Amino acid sequence: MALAVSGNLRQDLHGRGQRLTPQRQRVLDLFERTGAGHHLSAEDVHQQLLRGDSRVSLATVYRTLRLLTTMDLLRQLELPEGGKRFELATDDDHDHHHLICVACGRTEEFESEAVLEAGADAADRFGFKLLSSRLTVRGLCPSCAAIQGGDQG
Amino acid sequence: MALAVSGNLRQDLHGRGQRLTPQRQRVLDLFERTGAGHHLSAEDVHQQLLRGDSRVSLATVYRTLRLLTTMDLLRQLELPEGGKRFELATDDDHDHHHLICVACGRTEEFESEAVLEAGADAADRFGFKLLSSRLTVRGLCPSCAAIQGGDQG
DNA sequence: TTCGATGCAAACACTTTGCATTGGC
DNA sequence: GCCAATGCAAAGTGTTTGCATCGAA
Repeated sequence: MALAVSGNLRQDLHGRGQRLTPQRQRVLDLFERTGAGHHLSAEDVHQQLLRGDSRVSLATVYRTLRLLTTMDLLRQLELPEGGKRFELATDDDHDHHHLICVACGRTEEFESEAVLEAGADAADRFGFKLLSSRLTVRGLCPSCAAIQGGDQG
Repeated sequence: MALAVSGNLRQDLHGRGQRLTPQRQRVLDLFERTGAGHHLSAEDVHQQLLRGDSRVSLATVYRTLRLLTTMDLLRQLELPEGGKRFELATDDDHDHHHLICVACGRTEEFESEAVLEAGADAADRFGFKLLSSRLTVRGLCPSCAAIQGGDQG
């Protein structure tokens, strides 16, 4: 399965002439533990690791995040609220989108064939080679809609 | 038409107890002149205005960008490459998506009923009140695909 | 042992803010 | 004239980088 990524990590790194360090292992571990659907910022990762036994500097977190993204083990999200966030890149990840509550920040995920097709269609129309499609839907979650829905725009 | 926004600007501002200043007018003007499909960063706006006769400080550009976004005259985009960017918020803007070349940064726009429906559907599924849907498609434009397509991953 | 990785702190890019002055209404 | 808006520069965020030390292979 896709989640056995860390098993390949050593080899993947070797292939690029790089080393498997405990820090890298721990960062990837964290993403695997929290699951594919989670969006962690560099700071999140740093904090979470500090709670465990591991001590990884923020700079290394940033470096590792970038490395793992380059290796396609992580994927960088573009959610406006806050800084850059990363998530585990699984194979079925292409058709995985976000629904964000603009009021409380709650984020849900969903999949959609239609979106995948629309993205492919658009890429085709402009002669682009498709890499990924991401739909970001902004709205109000049930609780926040109940509070703000009536009046305040 | 939707582009006659600046005509309402004075009243919109009045409604919020705020003033129509030449700076605000100029920033909005710039977006109207460049057209609805353009994505300008704060720095872009600042530079463009300097080329004209107007001198607006960067701080004011930021403040104005935020104000106009709050007033729904502008909309903030979430394109990862670079800082925040803004574009004119037109009425038909909800179904307006982006195709980005990850190699050269070229950006195309397109519309899609299917995406709009998928977004509405997802919002519905989770009980969210839909505000907007944005599809971001990443890929390689024809030129870049020609260069990188064959080998280099 | 070797050369890449880490940690720290300084450097950076982007954005926000305090305060005196300017100017819309 | 009043109070919001501006401009400047300083202060904040979030992210990257130089360099000496450490450690995986």
